[in-house]
Amino acid sequence: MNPPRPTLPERPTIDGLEPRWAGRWEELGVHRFDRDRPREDVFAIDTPPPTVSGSLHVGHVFSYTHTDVVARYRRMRGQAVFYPMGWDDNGLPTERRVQNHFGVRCDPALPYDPAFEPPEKPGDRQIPVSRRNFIALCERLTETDEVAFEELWRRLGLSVDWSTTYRTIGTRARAAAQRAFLRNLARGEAYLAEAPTLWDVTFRTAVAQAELEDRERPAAFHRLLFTRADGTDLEVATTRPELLPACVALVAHPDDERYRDLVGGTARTPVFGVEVPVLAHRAADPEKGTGIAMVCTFGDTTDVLWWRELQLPTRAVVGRDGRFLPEPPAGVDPAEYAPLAGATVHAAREHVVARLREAGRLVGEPERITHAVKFYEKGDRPLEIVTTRQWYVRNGGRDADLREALLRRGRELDWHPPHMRARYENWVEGLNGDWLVSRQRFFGVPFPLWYPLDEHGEPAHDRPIVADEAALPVDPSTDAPPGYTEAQRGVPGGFAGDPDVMDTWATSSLSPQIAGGWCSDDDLFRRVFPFDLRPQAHDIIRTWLFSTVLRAHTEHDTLPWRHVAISGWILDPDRKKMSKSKGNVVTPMALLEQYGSDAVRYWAAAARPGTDTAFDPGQMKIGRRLAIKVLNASRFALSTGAAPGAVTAPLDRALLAELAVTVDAATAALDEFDHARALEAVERFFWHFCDDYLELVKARAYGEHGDDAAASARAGLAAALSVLLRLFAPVLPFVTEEVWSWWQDGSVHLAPWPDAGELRAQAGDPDVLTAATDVLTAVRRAKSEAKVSMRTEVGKTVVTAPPDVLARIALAETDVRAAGRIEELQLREGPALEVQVLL
RNA sequence: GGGCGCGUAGCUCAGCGGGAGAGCACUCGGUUUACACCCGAGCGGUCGCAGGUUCGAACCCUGCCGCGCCCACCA
Repeated sequence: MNPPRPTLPERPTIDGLEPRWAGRWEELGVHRFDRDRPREDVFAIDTPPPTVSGSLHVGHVFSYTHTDVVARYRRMRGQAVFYPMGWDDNGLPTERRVQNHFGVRCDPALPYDPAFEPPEKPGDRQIPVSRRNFIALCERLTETDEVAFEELWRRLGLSVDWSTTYRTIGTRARAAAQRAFLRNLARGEAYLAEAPTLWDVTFRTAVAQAELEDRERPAAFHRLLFTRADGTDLEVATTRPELLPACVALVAHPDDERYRDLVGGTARTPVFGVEVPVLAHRAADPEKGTGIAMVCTFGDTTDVLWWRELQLPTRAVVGRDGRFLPEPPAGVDPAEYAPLAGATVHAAREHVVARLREAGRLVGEPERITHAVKFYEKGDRPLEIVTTRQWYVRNGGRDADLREALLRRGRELDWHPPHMRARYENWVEGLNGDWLVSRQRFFGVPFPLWYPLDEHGEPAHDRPIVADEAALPVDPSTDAPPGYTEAQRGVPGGFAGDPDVMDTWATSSLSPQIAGGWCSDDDLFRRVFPFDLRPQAHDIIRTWLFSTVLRAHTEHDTLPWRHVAISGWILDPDRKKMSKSKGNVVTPMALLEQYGSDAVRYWAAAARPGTDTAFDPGQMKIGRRLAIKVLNASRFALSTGAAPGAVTAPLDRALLAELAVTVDAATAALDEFDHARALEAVERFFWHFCDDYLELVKARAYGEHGDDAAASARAGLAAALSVLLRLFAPVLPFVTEEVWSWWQDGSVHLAPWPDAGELRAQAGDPDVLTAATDVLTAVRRAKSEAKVSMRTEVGKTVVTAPPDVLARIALAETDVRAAGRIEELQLREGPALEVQVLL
């Protein structure tokens, strides 16, 4: 009985597959998470939420494809894959975008206006709105961005369950961030402190260690003359002469002979005439400048160290706006300070240097240098250090036990590739303080806190009023705290809301909890948490990865996930990180349209995990060629009447043996998250299948050598094709699904992952195929050298080989003769394989 | 200054103790009824340099050179 022949397209094409199959997958719920499955059957992915106020570039396509390959593989392995998508619409980028788009600005002091509607066109002046109104506008705008993102992801073929999405500014995320903070607070892990803080003067907010980056900037060493107690000059070098009025001490190394006599005494600052102590500290470097440093409050983090350890007074001069404070610090000559009041740092420097020169207290000319200066990663002016009150969360930066525990978590986690763990350890070991989580911004998750006001209307910061967990999320700028009414806001004896918002990572660090339904869907949470996989890029190990580990460690006493897969970056052909501007020139959608999604996925999947990779359209062309080849080869195999059955011919059984090896290799690689190695193995086999096996069995499958011989070939083709399509399915979801639909029921993406054991049950000696291929290759070479067509008939071919090889060739003789168009094949014993083609 | 990774064919990269590989590019050939978005064949490399271990090293060890990244320092 012959099974019905599948309907095969006349000229198959990969164009247009994406919308058709993406739509079908959604209709059929192919990617739907089955939440009834027990935890051990679940594979949960903590998908990175892309920033929706930016645009997606090829780097996103690259790394999200890696994750999708894993998701599809796990699904075929029979696991219930929890693969949600988050949108990161929280933070500064969205704040700026919403301001510009609607012409508004957030003023947390304003009351919520439920009737507020933004103007149709943004006006010249930004309209101030309450935080709650601002968040509503953000949600509205980002919704449209998210539609465009989703469309791209669907076209790329991400097998996300689109019924499980979340937003980092959404209600669940705000509630989770606030709940986690309140629990940090309750356990003593969060605390409020007034301390010197790295401060961005443009955004007027504190920033955390994790958000810093160094930039090389021009600067100049100025050599200043202080006056010793005995009236003689003391030369001190500084790159920040404008901070002279903030000088609180001079510091030299305890072993530095030059200053030993000075230590313990005092010196007087030039121009401003302040007497400051001269002290010794090991952090002073005798090699730098003149070996004695001017300590200011605060020029850099070393100043903070000295200020703290030597218990120095504070003479602050730079304000939160980056300008000099209106009043001089204690002890500073008011007349000399007066011209500095309100000045920018730059103007103040010019003025102070001019005064030093006039006073004869500047030695020579400033020496130009370049040195690294700390910047907020999103900022464009150097950070200042100002004293402010901030919330901190303990992260091991000041606590050896916690640090050690977090290092242990890092070792407990499975890193792919393994060397990326070093980044984590490097970071944890280098932490120099707790996590500063408060930001003096408007848009973000507010602290769920209020402070009681005393009879003078002053807030009692040491007695915060916390929100009820059941009421979360709250906005203390518009909600009244428990036990108070809105009328008591801002009045003596009443309350004031905490004005700050949390660091964006304070929300993002909870992505598994947010996506997994922590405290909102306990049943779901039990089935997915801790997650199995966190995919992410290496540049945010210190932020996202670290803070997520920290949060899970303190809240759940566990890792947030078992594995982390670190993806590389996409580099320009000139080996620089692909910049956004360049990335936008080639939009991901245009690439998908030009080459096809499978082809672009191929390019991504072919890159080694964790390796920075060149943007290479050449690889996409190869991927496109592969996808088309899958169509054509499948159509051809099926056109012969390929159908399941007994595989009996030695050549066909050899193919299955090789295929089993390929299945093992692909499976092992994917178990290790190595999509590239898996793809390489499958691809190599596939081209061998097309170039050699298909050519060898073509005639037999057509029935030219009898029905029994044909049946084995057709069975071999069907078995091989079925396995190949499934092996390719995670990387090439569209073309494999298309071919699958020609002859199989259901989705290839829900078909079981191939089983090497089943193949081996029908497999034979793989060397039969190798031997047959070797002879065929030799015949082709002969024809090439003779510059004749491959169809040229060969009268006689003499194969010399050891007996075992001859025996294998004999088992495939019919196929070898047909493929090589050889009339007569003579087999002779000899030491090594040699093929003589008599044309 | 500390750490991690990488230097293999013109290009992009795989291989990481026993035959130096793939794709692209290049050359030559082929109107092959699965595929011209094709097929076949070929050319091309003292595996960064120098030592060492080993019967044997692209692969292990040491040092050096170059590139990239992370962290630290920032008078």
